Amino acid sequence: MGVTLKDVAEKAGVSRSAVSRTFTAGASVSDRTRRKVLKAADELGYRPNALASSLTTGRTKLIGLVSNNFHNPIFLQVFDLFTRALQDRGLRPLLVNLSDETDPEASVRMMLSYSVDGVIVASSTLQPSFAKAFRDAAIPVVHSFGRFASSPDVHVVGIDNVECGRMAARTLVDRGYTKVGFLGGPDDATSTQDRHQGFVQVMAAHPEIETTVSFASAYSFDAGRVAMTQALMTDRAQAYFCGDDVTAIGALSAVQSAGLRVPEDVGLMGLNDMEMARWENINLTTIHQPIEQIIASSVELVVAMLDNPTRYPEARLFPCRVVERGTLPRL
Amino acid sequence: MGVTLKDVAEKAGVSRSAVSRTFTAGASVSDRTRRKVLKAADELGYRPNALASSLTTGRTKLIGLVSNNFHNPIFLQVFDLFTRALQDRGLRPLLVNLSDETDPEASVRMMLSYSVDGVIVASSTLQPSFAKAFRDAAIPVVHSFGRFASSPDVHVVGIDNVECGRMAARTLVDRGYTKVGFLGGPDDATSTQDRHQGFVQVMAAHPEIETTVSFASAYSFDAGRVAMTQALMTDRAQAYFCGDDVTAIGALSAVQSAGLRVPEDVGLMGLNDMEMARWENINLTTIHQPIEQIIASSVELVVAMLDNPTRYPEARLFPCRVVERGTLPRL
DNA sequence: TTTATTTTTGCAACCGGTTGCAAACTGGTT
DNA sequence: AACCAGTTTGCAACCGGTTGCAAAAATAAA
Repeated sequence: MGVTLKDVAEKAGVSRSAVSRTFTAGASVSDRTRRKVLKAADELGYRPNALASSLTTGRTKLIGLVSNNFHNPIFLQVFDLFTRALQDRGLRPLLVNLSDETDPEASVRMMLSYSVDGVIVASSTLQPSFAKAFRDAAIPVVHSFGRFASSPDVHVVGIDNVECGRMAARTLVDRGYTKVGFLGGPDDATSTQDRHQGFVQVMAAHPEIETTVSFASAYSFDAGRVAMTQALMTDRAQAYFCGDDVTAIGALSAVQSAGLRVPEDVGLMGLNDMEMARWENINLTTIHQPIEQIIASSVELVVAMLDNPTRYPEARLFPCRVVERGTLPRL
Repeated sequence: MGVTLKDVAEKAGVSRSAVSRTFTAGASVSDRTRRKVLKAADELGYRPNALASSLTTGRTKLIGLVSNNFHNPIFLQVFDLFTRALQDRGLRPLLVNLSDETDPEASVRMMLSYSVDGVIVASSTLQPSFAKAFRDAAIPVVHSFGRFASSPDVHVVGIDNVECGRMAARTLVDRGYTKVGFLGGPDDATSTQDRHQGFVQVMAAHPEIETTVSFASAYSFDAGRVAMTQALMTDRAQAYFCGDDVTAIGALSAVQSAGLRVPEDVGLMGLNDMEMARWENINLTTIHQPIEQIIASSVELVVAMLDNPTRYPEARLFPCRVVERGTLPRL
């Protein structure tokens, strides 16, 4: 159906190689033939077939963008930033939704059969088999928002969740709360585990402060609401460090439904600093996660690995900071 | 690097065609050779190269999923549903972010050069040049959430926005409000224009009811908040039909910031019925847009067009309904 | 067993490009 | 005019598959 190299070559009266070369950056073609070719190509409406060329060059410029997180609003921002960053570098995101129903093995097979040049996994957890399959195929993998490990077996870009847990605990301590709560995300998420670890680390040094711990079943509004409702019914703390912003918003809703006020009766602190946290009717004090930097760095890293797929794995961590808003006043 | 057809053929002691045929559904191979081939393929870890085969079959199973809407939380759900629906049918979404900075022509060229089998545009507006480029290339295009037109020039799946405007107006009238407002989305969006048209159509039949009209600069929290702040300062209505849910939430925030209460002082109505509208601290009365159906139908349609790209264009519309929550009581 | 029919198989060309290599041009020196 | 180095060009093989076609093998009918 489409116009091919051959058509252009015939029309321009040159060889197919000449046409190919005019469309390959840095190939040797004289100005005269280049002009002839471009003219013919233009008249015919020729577009090089990226997939055919990938066959010989071994590069598809496709990047698998894998996530299982299609419910947390922050991920819309994540997709926005990723797609733009990739597009800016001439790479194409092949979006893979790794929901519970989809077989991870099948996803891997699919990406291999499409010869993706690299894979970015944007989710807090990553099954080892995933990483292994791509390593075997010498395909770069970057785990964005992944778990920090001092000796990672796959490239990780993200934050130090343990340190975030510490930061949250220190903030609560500094503000003078004497009974605080860790209301984490799902306890099977490594991010939750790490934040929890950091949190209790700091609290252990403050035996005078009472600490409660509970977990929401997911990083979601509903789970946050349920967990907070539960927490309010048992022994309520003065302030809670929540799993993330959306959990915190769920918690906020639970507090209000219980006839209590934020922050007068219950203080709240989130994590992520998603756009919604700035909304005036939420105005959430939270820990800012530098997602722009994480994403820019992830893309940079995957691009660097294109030329060197077996590059020694590293963990790139970005510092977080507390963003002061209205839900966690100094006592 | 990878294991190829040839490797498997040699190992299995058969021709390359035989191998190809065992991996092509409905091809003629005897059980005996099929088994030999599968065994060899398994031992070698062979994966057919989807892109190489696309060269001869003319099918890539890639579907361009285009959107410019990476800020409205409802689109996360849209992407979730699209990716899953496509994956379920063995199609792969190539995500294209058509933000303001990206050149639409370049996006079209890109998709053509990757030989996408079809394109789904998920956004309220679609430039005609886009549709034309793909029609010229005989590539199916479906415009999801697009404008209804009685004679569409491209396949459209969505809702009847004019009717939604009418429905909103009727609801406000029924509930006994005597001064109502249309607080639309951006007035250059066709969806806004259509809803506005339907709204005033109905209100024209009720001269006893005072009607104000204003527009937010975008379908976003901030724009909704700004527009509502403005509306409150001029002549405030008893209830507003907002551009969409996220605009309505912005408006809600503005009302609260102004020291007024929802719904006692100001009634609000959104459109979309996104997850957040159910959140207890929002609890928005809204018009439900059946996005699951719209997406399922869009994918169905694009699949049907794979076999018949020049299929006569149609508009598939799904009915909306008012979802009763807490922001728009009967007066 | 022979013949007719159906199924399976391999050959070879092709899909739309890329690229190593040697031949054909350039232009500049001597 | 002869020689040389540097460019430009086309040939032909290749990337990893698919497929029409005719030959070969298997099965059914006579």
